[in-house]
Amino acid sequence: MANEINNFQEIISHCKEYGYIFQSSELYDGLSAVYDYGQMGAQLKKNLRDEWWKSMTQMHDNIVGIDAAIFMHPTVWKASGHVDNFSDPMIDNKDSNKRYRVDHLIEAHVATLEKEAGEAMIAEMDKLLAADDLTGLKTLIETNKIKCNISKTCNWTDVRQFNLMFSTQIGSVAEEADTIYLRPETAQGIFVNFLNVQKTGRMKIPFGIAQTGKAFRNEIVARQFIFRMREFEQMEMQFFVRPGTQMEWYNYWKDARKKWHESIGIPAEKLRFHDHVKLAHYADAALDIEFEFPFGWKELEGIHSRTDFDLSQHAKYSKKKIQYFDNDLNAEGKAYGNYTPFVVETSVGLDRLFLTVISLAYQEEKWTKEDGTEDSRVVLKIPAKIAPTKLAILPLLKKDGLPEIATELLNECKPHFHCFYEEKDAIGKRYRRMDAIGTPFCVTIDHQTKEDNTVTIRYRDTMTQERIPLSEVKNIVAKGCL
RNA sequence: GCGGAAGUAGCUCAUUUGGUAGAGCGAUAGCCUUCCAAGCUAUAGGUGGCCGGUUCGAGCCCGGUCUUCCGCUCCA
Repeated sequence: MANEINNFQEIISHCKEYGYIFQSSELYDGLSAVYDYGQMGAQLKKNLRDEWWKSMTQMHDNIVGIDAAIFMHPTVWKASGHVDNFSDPMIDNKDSNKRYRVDHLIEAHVATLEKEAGEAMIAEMDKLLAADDLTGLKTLIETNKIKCNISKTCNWTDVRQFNLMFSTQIGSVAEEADTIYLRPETAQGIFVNFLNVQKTGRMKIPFGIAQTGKAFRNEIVARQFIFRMREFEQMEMQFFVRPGTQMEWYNYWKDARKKWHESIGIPAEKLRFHDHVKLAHYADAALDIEFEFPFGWKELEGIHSRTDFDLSQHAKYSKKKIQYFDNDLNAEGKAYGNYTPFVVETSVGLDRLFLTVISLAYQEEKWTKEDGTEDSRVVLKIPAKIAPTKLAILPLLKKDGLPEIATELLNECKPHFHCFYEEKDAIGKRYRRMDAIGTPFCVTIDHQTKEDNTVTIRYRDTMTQERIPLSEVKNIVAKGCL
């Protein structure tokens, strides 16, 4: 385990050293739990996003993609339950340093009381919670001598409100402005556009709406590199189904999503399902697809059966009918008619997927050369199809007309995939540099190329090389990246 | 948020009771080189995380702060 943590440190260092990930605002000492993607990282992230987008929209006739704004009407977050559930008064015990949600603390105490006294206290608490009376809540805790379970003392801090949503104002004059939130999840942008997409796209149930985009959560503690950030990117697909068929689709997406992760090179044994025991207020079934990160098994993607909760809530708050008319016939030969569709959600953290790919790819290799000396390299074995740079074109020498041939090849290839050109330094050093950034293919132009139009292609993962026709380079690399 | 540890060049580290910072690797430019970090030459990079205090003098001592890591805590 200690080894794995060290390895995680090395992955983080490597990400910085080779332009994958930088800490945000590093010039100013950084901003906690916020990271920037560098020149390599941005490309890898884009490739992952593109793969997902393609698998969802292009590969499914009944899934379309949208791009909703980060800002949304404030009522959206009341309807979704985020205003109520994403904001909890918390209190810390100064002796044990244990933090409690105020309502949980009081409810636990109430469980020890007589029924009548308990109900009175709950009523009092609800009143204070509704009024956002934090001082009153503290008084309630202190006058009833509610103790911490660990320290058995009543030495409490003030009650503080932790709102997990970031807020800002629309409009330039603060007093006149409405408080709006930066979305804590992208899903709501899909739900509020359900009717727009269904009608304009003439979508028939079952169908899905996919979206990628930033979401924001003001985590109390955000750590573990890019695993938990305050600003992060989600890739979500909400699949709308006929009520009663949700479990069927839930199981379908559960398998489909796991297979997708395997298709981008994540080994099956590094993935597992974790069923939620305690379900969120909107769900009738939920599970995580977990990956074995360097710091343990953690959620990579969530599959949730969200029932009709979201659409119903938005219908209620907007006072608009959000329904679907289903002309298909049921067992009795009648149309299913009007109903509020049920939703099965798949939601991947793109940053977590990035971390998954990088932690699998990072490898340190050591071996003994033929002359008996030790050699080593650090290599990112990123699957070719998502690697940021696909091909490095390397003239063996920067003279004798070799750069000219190489440049010609570069011009032929670069409309088709991302290439890197380098004529500096010894060939071995250039190979090592390409290993470090994860370029799967290197092609070297040498003097023999001038005689018979062949080049050496060198494979990153095996370090083996072979002679291929110059004219075949583009096709071979393109095929290798499928 | 609490407790512990750390922060010196892009990276890994030196500077061992306080006397205005060095190396290796890397980078850049050139020379030389026919396939896995070769060699030679030159160059660039640090107001020692930041702010303040003690001192004739602080990378080193003290306080604060920011960031990171570890353990708790939190994660609808």
